[in-house]
Amino acid sequence: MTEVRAGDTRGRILDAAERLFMAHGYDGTSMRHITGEAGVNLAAVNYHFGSKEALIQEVFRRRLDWLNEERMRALDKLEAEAGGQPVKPSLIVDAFFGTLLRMADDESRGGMTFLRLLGRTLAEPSEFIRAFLAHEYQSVMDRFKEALFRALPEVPKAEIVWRFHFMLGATSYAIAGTDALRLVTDWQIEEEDSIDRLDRLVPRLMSFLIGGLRAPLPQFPDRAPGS
Amino acid sequence: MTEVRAGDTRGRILDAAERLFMAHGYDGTSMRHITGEAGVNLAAVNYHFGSKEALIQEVFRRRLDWLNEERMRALDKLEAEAGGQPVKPSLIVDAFFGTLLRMADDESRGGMTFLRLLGRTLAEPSEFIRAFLAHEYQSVMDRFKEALFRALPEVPKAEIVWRFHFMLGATSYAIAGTDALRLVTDWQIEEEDSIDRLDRLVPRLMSFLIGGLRAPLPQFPDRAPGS
DNA sequence: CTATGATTCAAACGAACGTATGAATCATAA
DNA sequence: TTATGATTCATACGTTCGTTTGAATCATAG
Repeated sequence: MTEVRAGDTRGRILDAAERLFMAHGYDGTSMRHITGEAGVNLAAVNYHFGSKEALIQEVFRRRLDWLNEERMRALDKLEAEAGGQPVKPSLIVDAFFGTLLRMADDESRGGMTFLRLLGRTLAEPSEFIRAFLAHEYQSVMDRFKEALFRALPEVPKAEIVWRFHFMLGATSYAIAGTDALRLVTDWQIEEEDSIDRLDRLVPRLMSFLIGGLRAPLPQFPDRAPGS
Repeated sequence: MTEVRAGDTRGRILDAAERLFMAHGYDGTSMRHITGEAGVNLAAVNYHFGSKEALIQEVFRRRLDWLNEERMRALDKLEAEAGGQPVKPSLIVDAFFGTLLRMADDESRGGMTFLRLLGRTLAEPSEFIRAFLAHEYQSVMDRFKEALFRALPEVPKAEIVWRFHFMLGATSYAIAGTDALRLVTDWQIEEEDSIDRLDRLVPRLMSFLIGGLRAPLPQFPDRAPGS
């Protein structure tokens, strides 16, 4: 029987790192785990990437560069079709979150593993990772924010930014893991509704997001209500 | 000038651990960080709590025992007032998420620090922490799930469970940090809308959650659509 | 073939980790 | 005051961490 075929060391490391960072987090994953799982020498990570920090940045870049270009293309298309008119909010949400969620079906782009990694990382404490993501993909966020401002001219911008934030959170949790869902359910839910049914998760999440985005505006109580 | 007053070592450790786990995560926080910040001896954690794992469990238990009892009390009160009739969904959501969010104002119960710790932990990878939370507070989740089932008899239970999950995610993100919000905004938002204005965050999030919970049910596409 | 640069390898580095130990110190009660 | 149990202390243990090193191996071009 053939040993673990060598092939491309770089790619093997990225695949193993993606899977292990997803399962155990950045701090919880050691270089020895990664190189062991990848079947390569311990020194290979530092040789090919320089450091552990540079490695996880490359793990993200490999997937996010494509994702965010795809998001931009989707929004370009929507705005071209609208021909100057504002784009429907639900279509903007789909261009952003739908494009992300549809990566789950594409194993060649990381599939569910990468989605769960991303979901967890956005809430993870490691400072430099979030800083990296925030800096690297700022322009995409700005594009979509502006599109939502135009699509919902009657809604205060601050409200839209907050709701964008809430949508990110709901999406991250939805993809971050089955484990968190166990907190809510005993899995009495019939099997056909399991987490694996991504074709059902996407419409479910989309309905929720649009419902939240279009909810009636909140009533703020007075700061110091009369006695 | 007086040295760091001794007082209650146990409490000092719990306070420091809560703050540091929030800022740097479980794996990213060392015993030496904690004891240093608390101004106690390194061995004090193992003496008072036994281990690092037991410490973080106590950090959570100290806050969550009260929170979940409070949630139960709120739901008890709502169901008593309804007198057999189903309780309004928005009131159930407030009993669960509102009770949580209002902890932010109560420094004696951990305030914003604990909320951010909780939000991050629910998405964090460390297996045993999530397992601990899921086991410890299962009964509360079940109570609220059942209440929502009764409040929304026309909505399939699977849909309600998913939307509960989405609401948890949106809430966690909302409280998990200002940093994640930076991903969305440049803080062009006027200062009075800053993250610190919790009195505004709560109604904002509540509107979003109710909007998502009550959104139209999703339409599932056929599994293999005709060509 | 040989030469050269890229890659892989085993081994080791110092630092930081969680935990354990036994003596010193404290508070309290007889 | 002395005795006793609780707590704090400095220190060290054994592991694991990310990274580095220099030799061995590989692929390719002359």
